[in-house]
Amino acid sequence: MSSTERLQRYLADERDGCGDEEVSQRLAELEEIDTAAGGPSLDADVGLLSALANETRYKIVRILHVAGEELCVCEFAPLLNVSDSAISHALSQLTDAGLVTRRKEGKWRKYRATARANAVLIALDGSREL
Amino acid sequence: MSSTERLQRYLADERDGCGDEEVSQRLAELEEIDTAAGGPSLDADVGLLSALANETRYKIVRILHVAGEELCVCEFAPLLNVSDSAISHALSQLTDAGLVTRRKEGKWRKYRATARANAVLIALDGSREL
DNA sequence: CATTCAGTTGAGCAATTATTCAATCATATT
DNA sequence: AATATGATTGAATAATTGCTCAACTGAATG
Repeated sequence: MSSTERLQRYLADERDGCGDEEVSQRLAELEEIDTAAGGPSLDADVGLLSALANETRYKIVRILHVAGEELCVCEFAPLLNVSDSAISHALSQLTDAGLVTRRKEGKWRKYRATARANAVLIALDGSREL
Repeated sequence: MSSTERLQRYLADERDGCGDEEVSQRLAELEEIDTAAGGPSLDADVGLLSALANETRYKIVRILHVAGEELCVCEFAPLLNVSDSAISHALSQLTDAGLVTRRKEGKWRKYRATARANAVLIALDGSREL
């Protein structure tokens, strides 16, 4: 079945006309919507969301957001019951996604939430009881 | 190794005092941050983010956001190259996560983005070039 | 310069996820 | 009632993910 036959029946149902013309017009509208929806930032956005979609990583970002300052890796460890290695993997993925930044200070590494991370968390908080 | 020994060395490095007292005070601060970070909405938030962290589902929500109106399942199909079944699974997960709402109209089902979905997408857009 | 410590990296494995196929439900039509 | 259509559901499977362990890097310190 062509992908548009069902759409054709739908439009015939909803609207009065059922001509091919109206179908292809609606299809063009949908393509336009799709193009506007799927820009080049789609992959990066899904990457960012994937980075946040895990309890360990989400907690790290939340902790940094609440702390409002940079924290040392050694300060996360007591709060997350996973291995140091898991924490390091999590921090790398968050860094790649643009959610945290890293800074060296002697033998310690300090991480901070980015403006983007804060913006997303604030949106989540603000929309919770909409 | 106790989880706090490294923290103790860190604090001794950063600050002047290195007493047990200062360590346990910082630990208490961190626990407080952790509590503030990890409220009951943590699971729901991770669920919401997981629902968005997939190209098919993200595109559906984006399309609904851009469209600004409810769309029929049959209108997604031409834009997403996955099976109808996959689209239906995606829509169910998005509904469970509170990102879209469903409405029956005859034999057609129409979906709409929720206010929360729109808020998150707007935050992503607005924070892109921070 | 050998050792220690903080953190990272990669391999491996268990658990989860994304998709499809087939069957089913629900609504409309004949 | 029987059939057709839109959509959903569940099972099966391939792909991805999250974690740990062990080995490693880089920086400080004896």
